[in-house]
Amino acid sequence: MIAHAHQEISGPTRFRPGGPSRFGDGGVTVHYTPGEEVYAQEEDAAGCVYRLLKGAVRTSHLLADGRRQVGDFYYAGDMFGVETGSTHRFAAEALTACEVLVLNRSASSTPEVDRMICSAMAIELARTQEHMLLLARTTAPEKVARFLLDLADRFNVDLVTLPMSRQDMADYLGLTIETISRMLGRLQANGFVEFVGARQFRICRRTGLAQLAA
Amino acid sequence: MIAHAHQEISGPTRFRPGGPSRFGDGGVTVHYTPGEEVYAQEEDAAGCVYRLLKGAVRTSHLLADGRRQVGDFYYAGDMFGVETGSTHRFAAEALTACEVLVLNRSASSTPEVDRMICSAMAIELARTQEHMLLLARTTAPEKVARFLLDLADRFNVDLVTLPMSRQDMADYLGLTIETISRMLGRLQANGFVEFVGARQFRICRRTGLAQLAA
DNA sequence: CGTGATCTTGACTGATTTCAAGGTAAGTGG
DNA sequence: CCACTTACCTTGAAATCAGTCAAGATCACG
Repeated sequence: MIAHAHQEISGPTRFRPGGPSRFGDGGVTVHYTPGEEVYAQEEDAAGCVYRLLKGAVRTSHLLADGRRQVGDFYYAGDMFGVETGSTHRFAAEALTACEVLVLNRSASSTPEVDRMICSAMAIELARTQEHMLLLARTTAPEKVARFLLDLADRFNVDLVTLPMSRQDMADYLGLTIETISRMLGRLQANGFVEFVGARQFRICRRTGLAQLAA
Repeated sequence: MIAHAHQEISGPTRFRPGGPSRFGDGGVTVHYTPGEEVYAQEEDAAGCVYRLLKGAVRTSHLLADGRRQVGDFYYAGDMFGVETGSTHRFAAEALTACEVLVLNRSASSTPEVDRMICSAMAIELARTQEHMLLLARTTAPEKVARFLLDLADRFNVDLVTLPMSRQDMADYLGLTIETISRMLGRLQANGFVEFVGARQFRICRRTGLAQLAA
């Protein structure tokens, strides 16, 4: 149940001039290296919202006793960091090299931006509710099957690349890395998926997999 | 894991003239009897938001295979039904006799109302995130201890009344009724709480209980 | 090529569920 | 007012799913 806390934080944040943006006051485009923190848990003021332009980001919450819960994974096009209180309850970290558009909330508050943030929050709420159902009401094989299907649907390519580690998947699904590994092995043994190394897979029997995902 | 679906729906909804309200176009006050549905899952358009004036409400999501997840419990003063899509993903039902202020979202859209709804959504998101952590990262005794503590803190009275059944608690915490019953029994045996019947309890050793809740 | 991180696999353990039975409380009709 | 009914709650025994512990394999990187 104990989860290990992340990789080294590598390299300083590099700011870019911030090219043309869709935000009123022009957000700033920032680049992050794998493992780098975008914002910290319960520390950084939740004054900004973020749009991921390239790469993959993970949000996670670390509990006092070392247990970790991954909140969600975000990919190109997603907004993240839309949180409620004065600080972020979840930290955000880059899984891969990332390009992020950062928007200061109060500095660029227009009705349009407000509406966009509100809509992003609604999406976040819907995803969190879905995640809650996944955590509470499903078995390990079901969780893993749904995880792979979701990812495959999201990218809609033959060969899907996993940007996250087994530990990340485990902390997202409320399982251990050993169970993740076993379920993936079983799915492959039964011909539902085919792995190319540990971080790439292909879906072979979609309908069967969807059935497992119930 | 299979959860039984609710009680009979009793009596028709009784509308009241709708006294003075804080909403622009004046919300309507509606009364519900125990077990009655406020809105249905994936069916009723999510065009209204609700403020609970009296009583207790439960939201729940029913899966195809009969499994049920309780989303949250709401008490006097809480807003609920702030959901994202065109329909409600969770149904809402009265646990006790309830008085609810119903506000039509679009009919009374003012900047003030918009802000209120947005803030209610932020609260909902925060609670859902907290609930997610509870479901994923804790053991049965911890879940039950936290549930009782939260409830006691919420009402801040010596003798707390549980408006929900064991099945509701189980479906909220992702456990079975048997486990709920055993954990409650154990908490009482160890002197952390004292029950008066099945639906009322008193906290005896708060610090000890808080420690269990970790 | 070596080193450390990541991933896989096996055997065992334990928490929670499942299955089954019995008890308690509240409401109903006689 | 009491017997009956039904829903709700509790308790025990057995089974199962996922976790823990431990060892080994693979991968990435210097």
